[in-house]
Amino acid sequence: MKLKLESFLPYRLNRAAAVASRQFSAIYRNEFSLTVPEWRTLATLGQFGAATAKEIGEHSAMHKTKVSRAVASLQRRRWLVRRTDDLDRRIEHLALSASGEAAYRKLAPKMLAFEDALFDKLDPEELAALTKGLAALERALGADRASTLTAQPDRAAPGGLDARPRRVA
Amino acid sequence: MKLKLESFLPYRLNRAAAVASRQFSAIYRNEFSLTVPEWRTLATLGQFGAATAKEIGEHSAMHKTKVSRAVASLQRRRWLVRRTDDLDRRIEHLALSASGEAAYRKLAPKMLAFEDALFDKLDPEELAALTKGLAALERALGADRASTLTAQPDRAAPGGLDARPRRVA
DNA sequence: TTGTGATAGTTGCAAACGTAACTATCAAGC
DNA sequence: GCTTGATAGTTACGTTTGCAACTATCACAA
Repeated sequence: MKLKLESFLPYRLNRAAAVASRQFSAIYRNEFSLTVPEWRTLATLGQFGAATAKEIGEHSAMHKTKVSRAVASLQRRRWLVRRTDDLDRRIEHLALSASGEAAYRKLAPKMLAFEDALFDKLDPEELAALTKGLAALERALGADRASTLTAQPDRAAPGGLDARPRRVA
Repeated sequence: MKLKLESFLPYRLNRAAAVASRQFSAIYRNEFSLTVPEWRTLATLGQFGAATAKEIGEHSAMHKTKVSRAVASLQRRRWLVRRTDDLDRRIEHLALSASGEAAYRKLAPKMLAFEDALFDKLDPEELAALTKGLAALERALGADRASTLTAQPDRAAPGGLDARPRRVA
């Protein structure tokens, strides 16, 4: 018996990710009826202050149609505002509205607390191993350089997701 | 800035799993037009020789409707045969047909080779950290005891997914 | 300035998905 | 034997998804 699913990496990874996602998403689903793509969009904008749909998609590895629909949904809730770029009118800079930021500020600590509770179930050296192994895996998969967010945008993009978030709305 | 998505566990986990799944699934999708649930069903039966739909679902953390559809699809390809249990006619023991096993034997080495190529991009201690961290995470999430497959079935089930796979068809 | 190719974002559509309801079967108690 | 409750698996239905095609815009070059 050569291929053992229990020790096969993508299989374990998918299962762990699915279980984690289900547990974590219960928080924002119960409280605000947010879907996973909506929460990710909210969290990305909450963290960076402003971003384009493309940047959000690259940062979170979400398909652009997923992002587009999540953005539309958040906009319907008035949690998000769009502003067309002055220089390139294809680009829309997205930012959270006041109510969107309020929701984010309410959710973010709960998510972090839940993560802390999970980490408490691990020994310190197990947690260190997880962090180290996951980082190495991201590098090997190329899952870290898929994003233009941490790196500089290829040209001066107002409201880009770099270190200095700009309030746009 | 409190919540950093790049270092937030479920976010990293989902992203890595999505990227890995996409890369790995390209193999069986290109060669046999298999979907992810179909491949998982094939691999489970290839590994254990025989299983019920319920066991496959528990082992791979797939919803029972997902399993049901994957099984139906594989059956349509004549890659899988069903045999109703003699003692309990609700239960169907599933097994790969000759052509199903041929496909499995062709795919499994490629999947393992791809995993090896990925692991080659990691230092030995990074790989050890990944394995250790992932195992600890599975335990903390409860993602390891979701399966009745590694454990004994609660009663003597012919064709069960225990250590000694039984050919059923 | 008028094409050509590229990019940001949206939408149509068919496939895939999960929930709930269903069928068929079984065990256990009366 | 006849209920009642539980289980294995399927199906119906509304939602979500991804692919492809689309619009609108831009850069660049002839």
